Amino acid sequence: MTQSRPVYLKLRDQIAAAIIEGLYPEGAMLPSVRALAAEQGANPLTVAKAYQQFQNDGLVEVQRGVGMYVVKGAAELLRRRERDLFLREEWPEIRARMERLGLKPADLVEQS
Amino acid sequence: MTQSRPVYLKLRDQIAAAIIEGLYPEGAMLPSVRALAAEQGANPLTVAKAYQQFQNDGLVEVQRGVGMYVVKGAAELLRRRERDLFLREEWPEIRARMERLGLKPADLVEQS
DNA sequence: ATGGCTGTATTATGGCACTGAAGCACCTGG
DNA sequence: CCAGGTGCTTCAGTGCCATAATACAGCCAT
Repeated sequence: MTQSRPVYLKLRDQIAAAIIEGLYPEGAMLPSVRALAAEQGANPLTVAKAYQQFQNDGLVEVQRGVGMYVVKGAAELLRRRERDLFLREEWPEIRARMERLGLKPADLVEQS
Repeated sequence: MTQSRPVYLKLRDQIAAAIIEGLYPEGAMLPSVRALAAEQGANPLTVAKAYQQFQNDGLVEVQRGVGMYVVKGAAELLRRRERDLFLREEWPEIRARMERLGLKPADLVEQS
């Protein structure tokens, strides 16, 4: 009934947002899989799955037995990548939907 | 890897969009479960599941043995409902995300 | 009445995503 | 060395989604 996005995707977005916002600066160590799992009430594996994608994209460096570190330039890279994805994949659909609903982007600019 | 939203949800959105846009005017008969299933390459049951929600919301009238018809005022009702949902649930998140990515709504208003 | 179209219910099955628990492999500090 | 922290692998369980095959129930034109 409720949308219920997968947990690992929520975490992924959340982590990405944190990196972009500089909450995890370049060179900083990310929270350990277990620590973040405990904090979020999730399974360590689920957190690992969320981290996985950042490794694949080369945005974090893994030091086995030590931790995962934010690569230099990760924030800017991530921002650029997300921005492109947003403009290319999501915005057109959102735009079409708003039009269908009779909402103009200009009307929403002034919202709180 | 790919998002792969459930088929029945895709159908639901697609039908809702069609109703709002007047492709299925008030009083018109919706495509039969089997017909839409064949057209979309889906299972009749899956289509039925998509239709189900519209029945529950009283947006379509079922005439068993005949077909399903769009109720009067369904389009406006649907538009209003979707609009509220959009403004309350989705827009704030989209807005936050755009801000995080360094995108201003005003910049996108002029897009094609 | 009958055939053909509607929606609906039932049951079973396969697939896949998500989550969980336990254990392995690795590094660091004492 | 070893105890504690890392990430990572494996096995298994659960639930949702989609499909399939049948059968049932209602309406209508022929």
